[in-house]
Amino acid sequence: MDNVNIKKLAEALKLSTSTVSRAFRDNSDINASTKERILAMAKQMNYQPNHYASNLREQKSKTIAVIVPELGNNYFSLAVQGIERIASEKGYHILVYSTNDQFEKEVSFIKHLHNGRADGIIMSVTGEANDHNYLNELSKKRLPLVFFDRVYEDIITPRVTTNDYESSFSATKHLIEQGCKRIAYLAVNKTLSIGKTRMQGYIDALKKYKIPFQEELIIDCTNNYKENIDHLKQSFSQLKPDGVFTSVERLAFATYYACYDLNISIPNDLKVIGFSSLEIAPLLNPALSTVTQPALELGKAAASLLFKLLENPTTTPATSAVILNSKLIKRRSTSTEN
Amino acid sequence: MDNVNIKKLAEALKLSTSTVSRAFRDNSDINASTKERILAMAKQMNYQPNHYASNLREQKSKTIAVIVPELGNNYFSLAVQGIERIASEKGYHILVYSTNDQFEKEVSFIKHLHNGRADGIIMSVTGEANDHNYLNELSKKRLPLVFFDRVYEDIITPRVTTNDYESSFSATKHLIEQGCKRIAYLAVNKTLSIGKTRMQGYIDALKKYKIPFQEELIIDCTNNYKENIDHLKQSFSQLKPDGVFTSVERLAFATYYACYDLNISIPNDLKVIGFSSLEIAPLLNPALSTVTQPALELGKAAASLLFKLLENPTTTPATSAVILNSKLIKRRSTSTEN
DNA sequence: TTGTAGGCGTTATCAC
DNA sequence: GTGATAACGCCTACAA
Repeated sequence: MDNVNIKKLAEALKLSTSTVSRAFRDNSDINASTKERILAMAKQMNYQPNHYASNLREQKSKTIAVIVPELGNNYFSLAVQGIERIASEKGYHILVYSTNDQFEKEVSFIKHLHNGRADGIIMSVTGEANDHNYLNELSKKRLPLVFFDRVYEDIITPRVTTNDYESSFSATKHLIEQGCKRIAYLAVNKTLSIGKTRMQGYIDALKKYKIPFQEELIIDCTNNYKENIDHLKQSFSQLKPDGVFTSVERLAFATYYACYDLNISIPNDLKVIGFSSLEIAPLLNPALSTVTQPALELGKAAASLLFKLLENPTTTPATSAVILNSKLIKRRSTSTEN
Repeated sequence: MDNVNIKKLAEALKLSTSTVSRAFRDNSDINASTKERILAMAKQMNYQPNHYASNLREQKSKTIAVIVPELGNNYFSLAVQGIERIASEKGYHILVYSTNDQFEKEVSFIKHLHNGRADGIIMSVTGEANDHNYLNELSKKRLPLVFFDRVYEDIITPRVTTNDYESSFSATKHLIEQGCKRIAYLAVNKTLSIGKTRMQGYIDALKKYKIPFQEELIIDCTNNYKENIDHLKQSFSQLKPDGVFTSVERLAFATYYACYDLNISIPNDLKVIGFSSLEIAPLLNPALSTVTQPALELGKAAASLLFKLLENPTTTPATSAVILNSKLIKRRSTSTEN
């Protein structure tokens, strides 16, 4: 007697299951008063159409999957929130997966999602430089897929990104204008497209303003907090940069820690700017200059694009690309005043 | 020819669907070599058992729902990450919902989840003081439910919380020891159990150390950033507190902004401590003293408890309560040195 | 407007 | 060890 299903509800109402079913669909012909009766009784008996049965029948799930490198990260969780908001408006549910930057997990998630669990996927890819052709292998029956932020360039599918090249260029330019001559670039994922693009902006800005590019000032970091700080301390002592541009938020934090330890004064001895969506950047010591990405908007845009793809598969080209603008916000960490 | 199902796979192998099905189950009797053949062909044809069909058959979804007040928040997103990690290990998927602190959304999510979509729910409740008896009304056939962090006291269901009372007590005590005499308590959700508990710790610490409790020093805040800052600026100017204890992370940030604007020096004029899981609290200006909740662990514990409930419904009492300890971390914002 | 019947893809039961 | 069959709960032709 636990679960009420359509049959029991129908019995209770002395109606057929089809009539009951119709009460829950908006398009079907049904007497208004019977519909009302049915809905009333449904409420009373606490009936809800079983999701799995409906979806088995209709072959869709009203669910989208979201795959991100990590969740405990302001940027991605904001993006997920944006996605959730749009999905929720459309009556969709979201499944969330975190790869922790492990490529195998990404592959496994994607493959498993092809069992009907989700109608589409929104993904920010892992950092590893692997053969991601697995996505193409699935392509014949591939689920609608939208990339956001971190993308694979060689996979053709709609995407939402930010103007990373321009942002990197302006951030580097800003450092130069503030008098920096030895600007270090802190990288992760040099191989990933987002890493390349951002680095190119840095390189081109140097060139434009006639600052010699020095390979050694590209400092390659990892995903490990402690390691990075140690690594940076070493690098800073040795290379004596007067500016740092971090391609990723957490490297800005690592820079701060390293400078605290080394008694390097920001911004006097070293100016710092970084990609970051941290709302409280103004509260840091010193306030951090940032390239702020519209994380929430990015999520919303990705979700909207996916829905467009779901609703009009034919008129939404696989090459669709939405580009949102980041904002350069100058704060004390790159200031020249004392 | 798009979707391969068990039938097509069976045809291709000249086997019956039952045999094929057995190949995917570990317990069934099946010839090792046929099993191998089946799995090989499945891989080749890219077959996966349809999730909806299986679950319709088996009456469970291998999915748990997570409902949080917000996602773009370090604390909850860390908790979600913890949940995701455990769920993923168990082969479960997670559906994520954000209520944005709207009670109606919470009710709606919960009700809709009773259609079989999820096997269990992990929730941190919204702040509003509503009649949440709706949870009891569902109780006969209620889905296994675990509360974490923010709970409803009058709903009997397993829960994972932190030692809020003790933490509040020690944080307040710490301020007193640092010489504060007029300690403001910044509240939200006074009516919610977590709000009450935290405030009680503050009140009792005052009493114990013979500092008169003053109603006016309880400052009630909202969820709106700007409003809070304005409100705090007014309150601080008027009430002249020498210590502030914030019951919620974002109120610590609002306090900083307010002090910057008013030229109140932290910690000289005002000492600040707050509940917060912010990893970069040491980087704030000044470094923020915190009651740090183990957000990730909280998520993991909640997920583990839910799985216990799912696996041993009878031996896991509805009154199960796991309490994790927060850590008081003293930093410059409550320091007495200059 | 309502009812009947078949099938969505899977798995468990029962034969063989 | 393998195959036929019924059932999970729902929805939709089609019939009445």
